[in-house]
Amino acid sequence: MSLDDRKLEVLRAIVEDYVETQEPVGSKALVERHQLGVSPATVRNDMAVLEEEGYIRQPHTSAGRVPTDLGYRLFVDRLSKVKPLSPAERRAIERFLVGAVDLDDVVHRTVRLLAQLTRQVAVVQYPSLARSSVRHLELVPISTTRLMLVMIADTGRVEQRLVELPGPIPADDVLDLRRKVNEKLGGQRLSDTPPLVQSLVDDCPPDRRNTMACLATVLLETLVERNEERLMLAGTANLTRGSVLDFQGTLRPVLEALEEEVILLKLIGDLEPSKTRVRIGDENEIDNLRSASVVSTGYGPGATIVGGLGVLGPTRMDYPGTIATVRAVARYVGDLLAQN
Amino acid sequence: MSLDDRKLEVLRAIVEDYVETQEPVGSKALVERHQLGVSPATVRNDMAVLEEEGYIRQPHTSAGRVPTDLGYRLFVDRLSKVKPLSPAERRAIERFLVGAVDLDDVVHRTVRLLAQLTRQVAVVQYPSLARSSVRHLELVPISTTRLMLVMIADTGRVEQRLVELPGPIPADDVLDLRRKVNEKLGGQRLSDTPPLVQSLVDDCPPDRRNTMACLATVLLETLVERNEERLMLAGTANLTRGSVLDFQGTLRPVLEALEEEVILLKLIGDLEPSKTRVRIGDENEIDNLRSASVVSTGYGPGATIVGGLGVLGPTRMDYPGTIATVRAVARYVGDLLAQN
DNA sequence: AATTGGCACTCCGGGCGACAGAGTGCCAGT
DNA sequence: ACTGGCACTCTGTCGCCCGGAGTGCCAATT
Repeated sequence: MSLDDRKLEVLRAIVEDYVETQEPVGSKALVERHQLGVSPATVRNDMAVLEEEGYIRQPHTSAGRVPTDLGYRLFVDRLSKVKPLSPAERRAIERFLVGAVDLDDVVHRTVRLLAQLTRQVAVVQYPSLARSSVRHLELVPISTTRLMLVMIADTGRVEQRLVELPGPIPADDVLDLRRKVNEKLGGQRLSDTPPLVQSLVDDCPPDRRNTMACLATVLLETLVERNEERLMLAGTANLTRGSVLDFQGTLRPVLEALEEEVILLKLIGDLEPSKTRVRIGDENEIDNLRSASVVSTGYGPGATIVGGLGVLGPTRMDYPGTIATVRAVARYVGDLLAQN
Repeated sequence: MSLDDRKLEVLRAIVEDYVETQEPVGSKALVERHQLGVSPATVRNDMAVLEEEGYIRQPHTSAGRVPTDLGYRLFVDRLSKVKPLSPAERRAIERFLVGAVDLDDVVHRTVRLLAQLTRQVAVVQYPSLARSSVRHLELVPISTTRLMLVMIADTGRVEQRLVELPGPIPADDVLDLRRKVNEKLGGQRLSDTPPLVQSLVDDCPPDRRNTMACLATVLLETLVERNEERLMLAGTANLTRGSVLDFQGTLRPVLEALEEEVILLKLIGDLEPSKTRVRIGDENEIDNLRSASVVSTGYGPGATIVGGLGVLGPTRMDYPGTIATVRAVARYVGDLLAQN
């Protein structure tokens, strides 16, 4: 049995009402609040079908209906049009992001903005090193046997690591090293660097081979091995809005999941095209987030994507509004990055 | 009326039992669990006095007694001996901190370690710039009119900022600039730099004055004005341990406070001598943290202090254990920093 | 065939009273 | 100064009842 238009309309009405009121919605209330043009009895029949198909369910006999994950999914895919942002929101975004002074600042402002606009938990991934290119490598002598390696990426990220050298090294050699690594690696995508780093060592005259090898090790660790994804979180207090019903009583598992960077990266760090992705309840495969939904998207200058951002909230969330906000913020951030 | 030894002993017993069981403690249970050598009736008399003096209170008539903030205060100040760490804990600390590879890593590991050991919310402040010295300033040309300023502090902190130049600048001039700023500022405490930066501009030949002025502006912003305190948080999920009674029902205000870096800095960033500081309930003047206690201390290489760290939990907390852990972790981190 | 009104049924949530248990305050006795 | 005893108070819980909301089903209508 396929779902005719009216049944879909009923589902939409249920989702909208439930998101707003947070209470199971019954047939009578539905026809009162929406112009469905039919009687409660008819709506009940439709509801029975929707329930059979798994889009809604009853918390208990003789309660109203509540959307299931599947119901939200259908709603998001077919029933919701993207809600245009209000001018006030646009202005807020611009005002918030203007004046950011470096990458940290951009990420910081962005994550707070997102949390504030969506009134949910916001996550912003720093531009991924895997998607960056080397802009410059700097070697700063700290002591005679120690160098500070500073890598500046085209995305604005700056990583630094200490290099312990096997022995003292004269200042001129440092300059030489710096020139060499920059010639070889400058402009290269980080993901392409490993063989280049190896060749740096191979091409090195034997007397300096040792030093270069040390440097190479740290270079590799910094550039690729150590999965240097970073991210920033804001708005955890928003988890406590809404009733205890969201998140089935305890925030515990959600807070725990939010502490695991790996988990968060999985959630927002999917490199897809510029599509916004919505994961509803069970769809994100983390047990702790069974009662949460995640709306995420990629961002970056122009059409390229350098990182992800998104928000996390109860499955009972205003999807159209959230999706619109997440998209808009991502676009603004992308523009901001393009300016640099 | 002053408190004799037995009354203090009763208070200690109440605190210890309440912390453990989380339930108001009555006179009968007290004499059973502790060897007080007197009868419940006597204890009741003592309790009446303690209540009159404001150290304990009854949630309602005919319930047991619960310590007040004042009671905890007395307990911390006079009744608790520092609990020595278990060997297992010492080992955990060492194992956790060994292998840290840069400052970020140290802070990251530390905050997670603290959260795990105390089972509370942990906060670690990055070494304060105000307490650092300049180790090196690096100028990296990004484009003809843009420089990346990288400041490396002796505490391991690395800050970077983009400098927009008034016009194109030849590579040699960059080298010259770098030499100048390093000569002038290298080794100086950041807090001493403002007049030096000013003199850099003043001493500059007029044709380069403009460029130097730009650089100086950013330098000042980076080094001092922009209060570049950073900190890291972990263990928020621990707030949900214990009953709903902690934090009087809602985590909301606590989570909100934890999002405000300014508030956290006030809590853990007091530069006192190497004393551990305990703020109980109302004592930390943030309304949102009325039902929370904070144990904090400073850390740094050797005897100097470069930053603060601490934990936040319900007033009903194991003070002796927490204090011991916070102190120990701070000392280990200090040692770690001293090695660099 | 789809829709509707009617009706019996189910279940939740709140209010009420009773009751056991824990804890106290007080007093008189040692 | 301490103790045992006793009456009192308050909480938390259990069972109970009841009103309300919402459903499912069925027969009637279009």
